[in-house]
Amino acid sequence: MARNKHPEETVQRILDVAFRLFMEKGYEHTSIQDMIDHLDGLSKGAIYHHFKSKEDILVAVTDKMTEESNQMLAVIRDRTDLTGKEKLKTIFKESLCRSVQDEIFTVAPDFSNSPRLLFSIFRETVDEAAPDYILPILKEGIADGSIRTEYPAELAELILLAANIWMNPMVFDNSPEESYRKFRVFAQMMQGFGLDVVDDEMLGRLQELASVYQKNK
Amino acid sequence: MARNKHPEETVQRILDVAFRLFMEKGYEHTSIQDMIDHLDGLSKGAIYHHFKSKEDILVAVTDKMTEESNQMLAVIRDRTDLTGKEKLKTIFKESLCRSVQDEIFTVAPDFSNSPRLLFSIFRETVDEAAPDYILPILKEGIADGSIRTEYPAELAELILLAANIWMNPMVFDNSPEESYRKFRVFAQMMQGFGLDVVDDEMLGRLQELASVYQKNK
DNA sequence: AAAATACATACCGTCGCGCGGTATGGGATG
DNA sequence: CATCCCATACCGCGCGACGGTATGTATTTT
Repeated sequence: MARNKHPEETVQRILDVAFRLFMEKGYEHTSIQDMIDHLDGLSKGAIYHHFKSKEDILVAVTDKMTEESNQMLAVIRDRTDLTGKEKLKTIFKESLCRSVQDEIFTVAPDFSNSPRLLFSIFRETVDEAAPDYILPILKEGIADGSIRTEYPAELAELILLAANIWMNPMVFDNSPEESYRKFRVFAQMMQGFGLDVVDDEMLGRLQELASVYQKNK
Repeated sequence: MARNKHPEETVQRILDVAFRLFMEKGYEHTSIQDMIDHLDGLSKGAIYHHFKSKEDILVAVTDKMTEESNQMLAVIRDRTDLTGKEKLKTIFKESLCRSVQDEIFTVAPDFSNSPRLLFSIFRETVDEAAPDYILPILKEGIADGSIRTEYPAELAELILLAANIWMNPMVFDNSPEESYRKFRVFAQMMQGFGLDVVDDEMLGRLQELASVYQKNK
């Protein structure tokens, strides 16, 4: 294939194919050759020109997966018209809305095939999302009196792990009923921390989300 | 090497070596050849005679890792002199005691190198331990009135994931202080579910455990 | 024109794993 | 007790695929 004047398009194509294959077959069961076969004449050398390793591709893929969500978190975090607790509530409401129409649900992903991919999300949640987005909000909530906790950093981790991993229908392929029950337990947990951030409208949306996902399977 | 009269000893030797290597270098960075090199003349064919794949060895290793712990859970589950809530409390107390002297802490394990190993523990927790041990206890607690929850299956999952994964110092290499704070948050979560199963004695033990682990690093 | 970049091609070492073969045990038979 | 027989513990070579690299070449940029 001839040299491309816009190499970032090539990078994008590689990432798109990698994302799809990782989702369909799992990271460990996707070979570089698999990607090449889906990249219409692109060669192994090309891939290794843009990425230094297969793992490097995984990192790029997960970054892309979370970047959109992280942007939303950043926007809410930086608003000045809400208390800490209200920000938390807004986040969970937004997450539910977005998930319904998320592209992620169109590829029938299966994390249970891909320990590496799950692990990558796992670490992103713990190392980036929790300290960068949830922790500042908890701290703000402590300052403005809307949240009370002694250990905000650990609480941020626990909340986000429960939300991003445990309640993630891609990780556990839950039935709609199961998702609903998990969300109720999650809501109860939050309430136990003095964070009543879940209302009936959100429960309704959840049921909608669960059934959409079920249809795509 | 001559034929062994007791092949289960050979299997045991393979599992011991595999366990050590998985812990030290991670599953994906341990090759069959690595195992052979540590098995004093045993051959590749021998390994594949006893195990049908490398992954099969991983499963056997994790089974062995959790078998001891699961036995303890079964004993407590089947006692008749305790209410459901008391059983839960006993479990957490026992876990802390055992961890201190656990062999696992003598090999400087690093789960962060081994997504496959972590994933294996993860699924064991969700698919086996939670429904087989914690769920019956929660149900019993509901029956005897010591526990109140609408969704015991989901609660069992959440509790055990928090305990086995999030608070596991092998997964997150926490400082003693971090472990302590996580445990406090965990205790608060449990209390939010009406499960006050943590007392001061356990907090003391936790600090002991954390410092032991730190020393071995 | 020179340098940098975007690819292609050919190749390397290692991996998981299967397979044909060998040696050794123990139960059945006499 | 001796012999036979076969299940099985084990050996070790080799296959195909894998992740990754070295080098060459064409095209763009400076």
